[in-house]
Amino acid sequence: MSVQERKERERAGRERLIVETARELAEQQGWDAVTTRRLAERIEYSQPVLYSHFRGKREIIGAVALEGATALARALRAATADADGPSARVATLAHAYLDFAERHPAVYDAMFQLDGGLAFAHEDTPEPLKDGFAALLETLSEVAGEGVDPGLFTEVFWAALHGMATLTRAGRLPPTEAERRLELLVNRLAVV
Amino acid sequence: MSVQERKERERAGRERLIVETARELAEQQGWDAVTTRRLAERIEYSQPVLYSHFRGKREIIGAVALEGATALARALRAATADADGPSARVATLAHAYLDFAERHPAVYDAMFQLDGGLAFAHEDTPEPLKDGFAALLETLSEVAGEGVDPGLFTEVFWAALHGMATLTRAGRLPPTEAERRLELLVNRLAVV
DNA sequence: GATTCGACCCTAGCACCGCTAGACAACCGA
DNA sequence: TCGGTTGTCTAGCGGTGCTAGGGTCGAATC
Repeated sequence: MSVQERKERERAGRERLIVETARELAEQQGWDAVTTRRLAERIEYSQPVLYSHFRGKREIIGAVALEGATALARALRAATADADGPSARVATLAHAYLDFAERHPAVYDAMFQLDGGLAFAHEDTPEPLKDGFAALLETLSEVAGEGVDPGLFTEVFWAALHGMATLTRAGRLPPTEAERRLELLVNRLAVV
Repeated sequence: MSVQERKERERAGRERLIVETARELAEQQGWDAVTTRRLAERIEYSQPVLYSHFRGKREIIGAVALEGATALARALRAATADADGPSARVATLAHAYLDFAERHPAVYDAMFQLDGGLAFAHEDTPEPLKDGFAALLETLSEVAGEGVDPGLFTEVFWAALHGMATLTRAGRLPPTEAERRLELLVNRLAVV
């Protein structure tokens, strides 16, 4: 059985290589540059190899998105860990979220802008996505306020962050006032 | 000069036809279905004709976006016109915005999701886009609150609406609770 | 009214895209 | 050593956005 195990190991390694390479290429040159031909060339295999791991380009994007969701959740928890008090935690959380979107635009796009064929808000939502939402929920449920469903509050807060992230990056909002916008959002939405 | 004028009229008419057809096609079958070939076939001209009006597909999307911005501004103003009091106006505005995004997803995408090659938040921002923002500003500046820049407040409110619109349509937020989310957002953000 | 000329549009084709069929080679188990 | 499976590659399909170049038709001129 050792032979088969080795093959599976190699396969898994190559799959990670594909996803990692796709992410790198997207971060360097944008998702438009991530074509199956270029991706295949970078991993030093032919195109059809990609299709033995993923159904198509969409699934590759989805894999990057899942990886990104895990990273986002980790970043959010790391940021809020050493903040004292609910108020500071929320502000830090919001900062960390927008930071992530700004620093990893390609990954953020894979998660929320592009079609990665992922299910959301269903029972069959992949675990990393649920965990990303959970990371938001942990901090935000502290400041949802009386009689307000923490889940609902998190959704609203998240939507606002997402809107700011995307509109800013698309050049729809001037980046200069990002700090003040964030402050206003947190002050108004969070009940401390 | 009459000949030349007639030609210009015909040209302008054909340009409107292109934009209108692109929008219809996008609304019917999504933007993926809007290819230069299909578009050319629908307007009963050959592909290169498109390029005598627009630099490329991106500019056609941009034209749909501009048309959409005008329509959105009109919709927002019409909705808020017969609402009594700042509070009701804000709620109505928010409803109208999300309604527009839901009823005209293709146009909304052209404006805010796709690359239409349009400038935003600059001096050279096209007039319809500025007017769309102005339509939001008119109602929202009433509820910005003391010492808060109305423009900044509008940006934050808009971002939240945009986030809710896109996340809902992308299946990231369950549409069932949209009403309650909107209520929460308005109650928290607007100062009455 | 004939002729010249220029504006306009179409055919054909470029390079690239995502994806796949089928040939071929390499490796495993007997 | 050999048969068969497994895996990879070459080649190509239909599609994309976009463009070069030829041909046609109508307008302006003689």
